[in-house]
Amino acid sequence: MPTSAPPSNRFERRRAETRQALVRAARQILAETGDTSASIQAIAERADVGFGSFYNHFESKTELFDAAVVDALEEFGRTFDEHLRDIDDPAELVAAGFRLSARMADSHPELMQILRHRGLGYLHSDQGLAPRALRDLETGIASGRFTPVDPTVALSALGGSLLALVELRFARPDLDGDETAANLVEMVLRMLGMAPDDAREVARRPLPDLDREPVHKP
Amino acid sequence: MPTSAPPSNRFERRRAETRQALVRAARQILAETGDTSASIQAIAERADVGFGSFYNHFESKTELFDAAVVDALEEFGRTFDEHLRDIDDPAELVAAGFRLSARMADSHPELMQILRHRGLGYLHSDQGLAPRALRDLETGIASGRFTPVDPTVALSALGGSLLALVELRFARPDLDGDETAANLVEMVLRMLGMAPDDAREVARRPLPDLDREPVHKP
DNA sequence: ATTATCTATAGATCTATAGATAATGC
DNA sequence: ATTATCTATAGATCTATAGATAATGC
Repeated sequence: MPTSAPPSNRFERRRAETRQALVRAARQILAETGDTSASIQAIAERADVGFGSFYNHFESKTELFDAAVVDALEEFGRTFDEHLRDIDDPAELVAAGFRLSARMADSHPELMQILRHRGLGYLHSDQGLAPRALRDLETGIASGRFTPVDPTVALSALGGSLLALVELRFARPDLDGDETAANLVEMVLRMLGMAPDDAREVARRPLPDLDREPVHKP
Repeated sequence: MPTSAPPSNRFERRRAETRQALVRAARQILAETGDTSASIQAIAERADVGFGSFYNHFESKTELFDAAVVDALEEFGRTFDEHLRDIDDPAELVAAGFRLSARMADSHPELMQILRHRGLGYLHSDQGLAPRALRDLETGIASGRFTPVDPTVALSALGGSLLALVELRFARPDLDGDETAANLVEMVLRMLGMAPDDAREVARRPLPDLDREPVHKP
């Protein structure tokens, strides 16, 4: 089931393509410079779209860049769903999420740069990872895997730590990414109340093969 | 001992004032909008400084805004030094730092908004809190108060959590700030390897009176 | 016939600089 | 005499729109 109804006719498809081209250009710019000062003209050129077309889809640059961040967050969430579908243990879900994010800094740099620059404002958004993380937190608390904590505060701590990990991956590409991620995960799991030995073990469990294309459910 | 030599004559003082007026204006803008698209003209006007003067001090807007962030980080660091001077226990230092930051969201909103918008890129900077936090981490590890952790990773986790706390303070002013901060501190101290009971106790110790003007050393 | 895209452009805004003015040092 | 500030402005750039063109629906 696709997120929204697919365009019914060629007209709408064409329109959607133009819009998507603008969003893609905005994503690139966000990832490269992190700021939004590029002119609408430059954005349209990069999207290979007529200048005036911009106004058929967005009223302002702010609106476009917001759409670009949401687009990136949705892709991020989808990637998680695809790769972590088979994991049940909430602790392992948190662990795999952090470790996957560290790897995505290499495999999906544009996406992760956007997260790096804009993620903080979306920590409690209902797009992206926040709802998934909240769900895993609550499952883990209910099952006794995690200590009872205020879910809002815990979500902040998890999100902030994740962003800091992404930042670190980009600022210090010389560090071993997997090792760094595992170390951070160990700390994060202790933060959620797990015993040190437990945290250490879960942080280093074999990961599902993240390179392989995900298998779609029948 | 002042950070840098005070301006020797009226000329230099006047020059420094103009520069500082520009930095102050940039700080306000950063805090209000978080972006840097304001025109140089608008910045100069807000600083109540002739338009052309801008170019006597900065070559570009980027340079000005960078200086503004550094200025804010230095003020943040100074506030910490003043208020937390009497604390020795590294765990209590971390705790007080987080709790102080949460309060500063109310008492120093401009400063903390800048941190919120720009802090992530300075988590490992040698300005601001990073060097102080690193020192406390290493003291704590050496004394056995904290579990041995990779200081770089731990600094990321601490910094990211702190930023998330600041973000939460602004995004959810309805929450009890002190309570939220204490909850987060408890989690953070567990993350550093402290026993849950210990973490809980330290997170709720009485704070030094943060409202009082700090006493300067004789 | 309808609708999105594209091109061209008017008007506004912005940057960077030149030259005049004011303040201070020596 | 020196140096920073301020005012004025040229030239570049940007935004938003109007009108022409092209593609599709019915």
